[in-house]
Amino acid sequence: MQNTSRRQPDLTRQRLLESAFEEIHHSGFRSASLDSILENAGVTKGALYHHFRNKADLGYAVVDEMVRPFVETKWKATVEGDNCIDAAIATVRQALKERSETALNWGCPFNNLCQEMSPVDLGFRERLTAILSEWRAGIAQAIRQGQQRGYVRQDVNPEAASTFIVSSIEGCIGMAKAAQSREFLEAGFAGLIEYLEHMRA
Amino acid sequence: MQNTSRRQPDLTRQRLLESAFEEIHHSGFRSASLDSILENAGVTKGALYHHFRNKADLGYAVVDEMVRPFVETKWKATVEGDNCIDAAIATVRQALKERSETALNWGCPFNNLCQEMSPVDLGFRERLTAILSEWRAGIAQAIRQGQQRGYVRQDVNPEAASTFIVSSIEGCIGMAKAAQSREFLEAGFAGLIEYLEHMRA
DNA sequence: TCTCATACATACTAGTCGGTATGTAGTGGA
DNA sequence: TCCACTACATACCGACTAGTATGTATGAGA
Repeated sequence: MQNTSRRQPDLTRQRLLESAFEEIHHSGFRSASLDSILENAGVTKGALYHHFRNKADLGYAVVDEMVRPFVETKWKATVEGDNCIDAAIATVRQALKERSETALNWGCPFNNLCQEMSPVDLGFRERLTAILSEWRAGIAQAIRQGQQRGYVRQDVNPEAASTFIVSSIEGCIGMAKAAQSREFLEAGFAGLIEYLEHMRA
Repeated sequence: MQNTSRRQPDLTRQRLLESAFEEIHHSGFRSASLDSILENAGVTKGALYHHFRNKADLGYAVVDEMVRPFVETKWKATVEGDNCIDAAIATVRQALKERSETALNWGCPFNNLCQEMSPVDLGFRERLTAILSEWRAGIAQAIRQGQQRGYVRQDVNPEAASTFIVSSIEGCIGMAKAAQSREFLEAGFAGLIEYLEHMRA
């Protein structure tokens, strides 16, 4: 409303979330420095602890408000198409083109947090597994629909296939990050596309 | 030789490596506490800095002397069998049975380090990508041999397939860790076996 | 215009981190 | 038996960490 105002709590909170998202993406949650987050957000510690109870609370908010939408936008469009296999293959090809050097280097923010925090913090685990479950269920549903419509093989197990697809996507991105190599990502995704083609009726 | 001796530098070093491996497996490298490693190893800081220059040097030694053999023993036996597809499937099934709760919870030590350290530390990256390359090359070679012997389809691209297999193995283990769920691992590995079966001539 | 909760900024604290300086006991060779 | 080097143990250090205590300026409502 009034952007002449010097006090914009919503904007301050958003800046904190974005700065935290980036810092966590680059350094992981535990190695993320609050001082560094504050510096990049251009606010001070007082602002941080006004909006969030502690570091974990900030991390949870990042998962809820940044990571979750990030993941959902990736797969929701794919699943809602006419032919989910066509859409999935197109998405994989698109991801390969779009994926910038920085994204290739720093990996998937969702998977990074899964690997680091799921085993050691219940709050993260609950939030991350919820995102994961929705993702898996969305793909499984799309596969079932494809089987009803006849373009997906009937002997494909939707639960196993969706789990494998999600796992291998994250696996490919993660290993490409490890190797810091676009060729690795291309090779992995080529294998994934092979698998997706193999699902056709 | 003389185990009555109170000074056993090789044993001390080995204890440090084992304790560090476990601590890193559980907490990641950056969150691994040297004090905690020392306590579990039953030695003091003087011993640590006598055997290793710094924390990174200890981490590198863990990769070279603990993680590398760990990874190699997993795939070398598989690749050397008569029929690599049969062997791979058997290995996956075996891994599913053997994988203890702790291993399921803490994930793959190799992948954990890849995800955490490859993007941020050259020393780790070089060592980890070397292990990854060997793994990939080993599987690719086995696939080529399978094609020569006629039990692997000719239209399979060994590079793409080996990359995808490695990536999806780590992806499945990683996502199962995230979900802290054996069912997840079973579903993912079922998808992987499907893919492996699909490679048969 | 006054009030008061909100929205910060600043300064500080206790604890942990990796790393070092120093001392000393064990031990193989001369 | 003595020396010199190895293999530690102990005590300590500065840097950095998340978190807190306190002060204050803003701005909406009465």
